[in-house]
Amino acid sequence: MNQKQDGRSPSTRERILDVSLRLFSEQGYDKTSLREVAENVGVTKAALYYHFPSKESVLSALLEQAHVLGAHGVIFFPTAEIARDPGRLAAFAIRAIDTVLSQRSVFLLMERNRAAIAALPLPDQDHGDLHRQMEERWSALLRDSAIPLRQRVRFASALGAVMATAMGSLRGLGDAGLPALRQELALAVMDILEIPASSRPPLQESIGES
Amino acid sequence: MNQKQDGRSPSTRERILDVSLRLFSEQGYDKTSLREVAENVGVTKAALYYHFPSKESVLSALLEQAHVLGAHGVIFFPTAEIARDPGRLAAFAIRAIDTVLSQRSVFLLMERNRAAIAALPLPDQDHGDLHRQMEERWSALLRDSAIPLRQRVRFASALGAVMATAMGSLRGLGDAGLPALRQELALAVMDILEIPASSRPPLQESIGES
DNA sequence: GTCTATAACCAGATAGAC
DNA sequence: GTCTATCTGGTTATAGAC
Repeated sequence: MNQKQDGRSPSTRERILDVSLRLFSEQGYDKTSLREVAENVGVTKAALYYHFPSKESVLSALLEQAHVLGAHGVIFFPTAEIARDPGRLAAFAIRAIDTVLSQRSVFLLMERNRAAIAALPLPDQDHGDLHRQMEERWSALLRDSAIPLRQRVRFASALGAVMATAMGSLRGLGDAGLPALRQELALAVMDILEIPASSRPPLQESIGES
Repeated sequence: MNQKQDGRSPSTRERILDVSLRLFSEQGYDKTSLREVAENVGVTKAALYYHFPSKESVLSALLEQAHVLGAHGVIFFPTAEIARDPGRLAAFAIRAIDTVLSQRSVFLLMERNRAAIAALPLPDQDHGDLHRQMEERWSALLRDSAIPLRQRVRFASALGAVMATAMGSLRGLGDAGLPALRQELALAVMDILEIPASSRPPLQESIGES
């Protein structure tokens, strides 16, 4: 479940992240105590503090991990330039869909704990924090009045569609299998973004993860 | 801001709800203490407990209020039957858009505090709880394998699009004015749901609220 | 690298006076 | 309807032994 797969069995740190991801998603970040995490990992509360300096840092680590693993943290930074070119926009959208679907357990965590994540302290000066960078890029794009309102609404809608469908895949929508879901989602997003047939990329490729 | 507008100035109960809505949305439900709410209202913590039996009941009250005000709590219950008829589906979608946009401050609260809301105890046996009923209806629709996957993905996408756009309207997307935003969103949703031109309703009507 | 023990704190909630 | 005062319990986090 957690990456870094050598043959080795997962380190304590990795097990903490796995358990945290599960509990934070199921019960919510705030309602999950470190004592509870520790019990499920099979260590004591204090042991957690050896691996992470604070509860918040566990949440941060989960977000970072997902963004780094998900296509190297680059594909989530849409720009106005990309948005102007239907072909590039379509390719961007497909990559975003694959990233969200393959990392959907972490995106579920994100969607269910937006408030807690927003309240996260900034990690010591502009270092890292891919998550916030990504949010700011999207925000800038949506408020960029140089882009026609119609297109901005389409961007927001596409993002919402991807997130909602990926979340649905964890609650019953996914019964038909991930590849089929991916295919239908990609088509829906192409419609939302009004990508002309000539600019639509072929849809092969595969997906992984939990 | 809070409904029930006779000429009267808002009751303490109403002011508690207004302040809670603001703070819960800005900082998150779990990170907002009742002491903080009380201070902003201008009363003491204990006074809150006269009006509400618990912190959770404040959150519940906010959700109920929105669903009741928003088109009488009915329009959010999509059924497989409605989904089969393009005309009815389109009309349903438009009403949903208007409800979410007019109550968007509460929907922001919902989106940012999904975990806390999911953890809310059920209000004493099947009474009320429009919020959970609505979530279950949507969930049932998305997992209903009698409906083609393609259409279910479209439903999920449409819902996501409406929510994302409404949230965007509170963060810069709304600069062009709500009516224009509503118009573009409605068009996008018609595309997502693949409503044929002949079944698309005309788009007049207006919006209100904060 | 993991433990025991405990510090320090603050939350939600209640009792009862006014 | 609002207050003061207090209780109870759980939380993050730390110090220091092993």
